[in-house]
Amino acid sequence: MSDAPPTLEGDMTLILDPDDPAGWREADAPARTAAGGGHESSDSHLVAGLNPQQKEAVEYRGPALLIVAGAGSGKTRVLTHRIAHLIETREAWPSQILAITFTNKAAAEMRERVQALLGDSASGMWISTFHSACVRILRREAESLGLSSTFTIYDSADTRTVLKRIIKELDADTMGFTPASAQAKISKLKNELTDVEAYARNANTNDPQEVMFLAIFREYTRRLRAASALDFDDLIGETVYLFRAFPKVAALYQRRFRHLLVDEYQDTNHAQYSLIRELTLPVAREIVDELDEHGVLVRGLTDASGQIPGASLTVVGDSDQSIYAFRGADIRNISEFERDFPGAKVVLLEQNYRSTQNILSAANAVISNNFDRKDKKLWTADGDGEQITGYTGYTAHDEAQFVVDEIEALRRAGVDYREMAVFYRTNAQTRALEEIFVRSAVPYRVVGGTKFYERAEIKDAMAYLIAVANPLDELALRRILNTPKRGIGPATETAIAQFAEQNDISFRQAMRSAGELGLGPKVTGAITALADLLDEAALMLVPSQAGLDAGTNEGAAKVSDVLLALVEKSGLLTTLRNSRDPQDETRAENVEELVAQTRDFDRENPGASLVDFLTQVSLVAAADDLDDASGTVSLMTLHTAKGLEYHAVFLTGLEEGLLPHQMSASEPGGPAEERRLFYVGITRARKRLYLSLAMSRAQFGEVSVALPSRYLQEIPDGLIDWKQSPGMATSRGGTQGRALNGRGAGYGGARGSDGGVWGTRGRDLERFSVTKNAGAKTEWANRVTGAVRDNGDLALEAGDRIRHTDFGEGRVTQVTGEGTKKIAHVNFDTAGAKKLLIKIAPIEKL
DNA sequence: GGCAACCTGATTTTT
DNA sequence: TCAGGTTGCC
Repeated sequence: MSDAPPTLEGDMTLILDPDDPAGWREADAPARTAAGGGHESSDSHLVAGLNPQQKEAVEYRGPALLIVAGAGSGKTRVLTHRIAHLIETREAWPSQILAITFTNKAAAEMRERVQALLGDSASGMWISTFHSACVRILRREAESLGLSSTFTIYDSADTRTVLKRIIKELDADTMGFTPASAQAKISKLKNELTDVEAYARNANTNDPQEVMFLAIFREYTRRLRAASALDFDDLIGETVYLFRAFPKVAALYQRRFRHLLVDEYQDTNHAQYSLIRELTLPVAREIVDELDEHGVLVRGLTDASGQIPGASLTVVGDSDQSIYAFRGADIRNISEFERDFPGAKVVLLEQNYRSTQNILSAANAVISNNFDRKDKKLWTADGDGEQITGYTGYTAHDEAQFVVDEIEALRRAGVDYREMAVFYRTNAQTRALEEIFVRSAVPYRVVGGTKFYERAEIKDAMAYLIAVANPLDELALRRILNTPKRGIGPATETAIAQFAEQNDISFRQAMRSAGELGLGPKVTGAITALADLLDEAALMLVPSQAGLDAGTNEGAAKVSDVLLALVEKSGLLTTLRNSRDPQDETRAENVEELVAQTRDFDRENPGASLVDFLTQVSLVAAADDLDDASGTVSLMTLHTAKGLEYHAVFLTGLEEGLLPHQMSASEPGGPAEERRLFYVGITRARKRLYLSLAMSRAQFGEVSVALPSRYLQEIPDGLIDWKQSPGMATSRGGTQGRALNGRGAGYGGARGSDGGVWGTRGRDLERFSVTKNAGAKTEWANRVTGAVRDNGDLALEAGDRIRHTDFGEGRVTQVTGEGTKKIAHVNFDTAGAKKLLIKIAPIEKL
């Protein structure tokens, strides 16, 4: 890390930066700070239609504002209107606004909405996530930190790989260290802004565990630095460090951003909190003078004492929706806001514009069980709406079938698929759901989960790009060294790494010296060829002379050109195409899809660099790839669901051990956080809410019995209409239930009494009496997997009678679709109308 | 160095 | 259940 303070010359780029708007330079126009601005348009369209609290939140002016926004209370509306209001009243230039959101999708939406309110004058605002904003700052100021401005961003998988190697080399696994445990601990420390040196100062050197951890932490830090790489947590931490170590750099941003707005404030961690504090600090008079001398614009921003006052801060949040404590989020950031920022104004938004009163009453009832919270009750003027629907399945598949049946019923009633979502606690729960969705031919989409960019072949292709953008990145180089196979094995890899270490050169440079390693000619040739390929690709990115003169990227190859050249010349694509492994066909298609994505990127971001592309990819969030336009049902975790809303919401897997998750039981505050998670899920629903669980669930190949989630009992009886309550599900079967569960303790017994919703309320057990008996149990699991089944070209047409293993007999009314996607519309005698994917449905023609 | 067969151990949520 | 690691053979 460089100790030299940054020069103001370098800082000038901040002003001349092409993506800084014209408005930025006009900052020396007459002051339009809070004191000066007139509110000539206070009853403008920007506050019309807002309730009194929302209006107050839009119009309040002062150093600090906390908007406590209950779920569905219109906080995005308030935030966007507040930003628009600041700009329209000429109290701020767009460039003086920094708005932080949780996901890129939320940022994009906020930008769009502000733009819709203001038109063109909205450009130049920074609306982004914490991570994106920090990357932007860090790339600009990389030099101060001794980093390359093309630094790589390591995701958790990358971090894990590095730690795995370190742990192996240090033999730390014998002491019980795993990559995951070390990663969690390092992340936690970084979120607290504790770097290696700070940790070393307080470490107990008598504790061998701690000594070993310190060694791991130190080596990890060293390697990232050598590779010019930062992990997710560094992005925030290093920015805070940058501001603290280089006050003049900090001053540039403090001066620039006059209004900071932070969404989802309850989920900020200590590092993010510190970043906000740094950005809202006043700029001291001495620095103001110095900035002024260097031509950095300060006029109009100083107060009577010659200081530039701290930026005004607006935070929006809801402590009841704090669900990221496991990631270091500190609820105190919001609960102690008023103490942190004395004189802060607090506005409470309780009126809900999203859900029916029944849904809100359930949410209120559940969350009121968390003690130690400010009482807050959501209400709506829109009426009770329908009852909540409850269902207890015998297995996860039963539960999934219920979900799909209800989805189909909603669809028939005119609700679009895209207006429905299914939530669950853990990603593993998608399996059973997906099987039933596929079988029933209901279009769905899993949001998040195993992401495109996490696929091995995509990471391989990306590693080529990274190796070109950041030649110091050893991790990327080692990943592609023998991918595709070039005969460079682990022994050779280690030899190169050691050579680099001994000669204090980078891995990439060591590759250039392959001839000195005493390797065979074939291996040496392969290494040199790879190095050549990477060099060539790097050359493609250098702008032509004309471009250089104009200070543009003109003449430089596009990202897609470079990627295509890399995957073709390296043999990555051809190897996949020629492979006899059938899965490689899909992998080749994925790589081609990546090339297509870079083409889109090039088209949508003319002039953007390779590093821009890599940054964008590194920072995509699960929710970002939500495509509103697709007509599919969305499946996602409860965490991903935060901030979204749907006409109909299905909360599945409401069982002890799953929600609350067993892992949370031992954590302080765990069960309360799980309750908030449930609360978040409930409040996503506008009109219809479905709560479901399964009596037994397969885990690790074993079937285990489940108890209903404790949170279900916190919802008042009258609000839920149980199609099949937990009590009903057990009472069905003395012997049967027991056999089903495999293990003794029945559920009704564990529950105690038979009363209330847990008791029997007969209805709708038909379906189960047909198919559910102890003997059929094992068969059921196999049948449902469907993977082995292939009806191929079973010819069906309207009028045919068929038998389905679950639904019994029925008559085909219509056949739609082509080839493998052929769908039979069937009217079952007892189970009603269903749509089935012919190829895999468990059906036979009669 | 590559590959197939076996074994084991893990499973929360994510920018 | 399954992905990832290890072992042993070519």
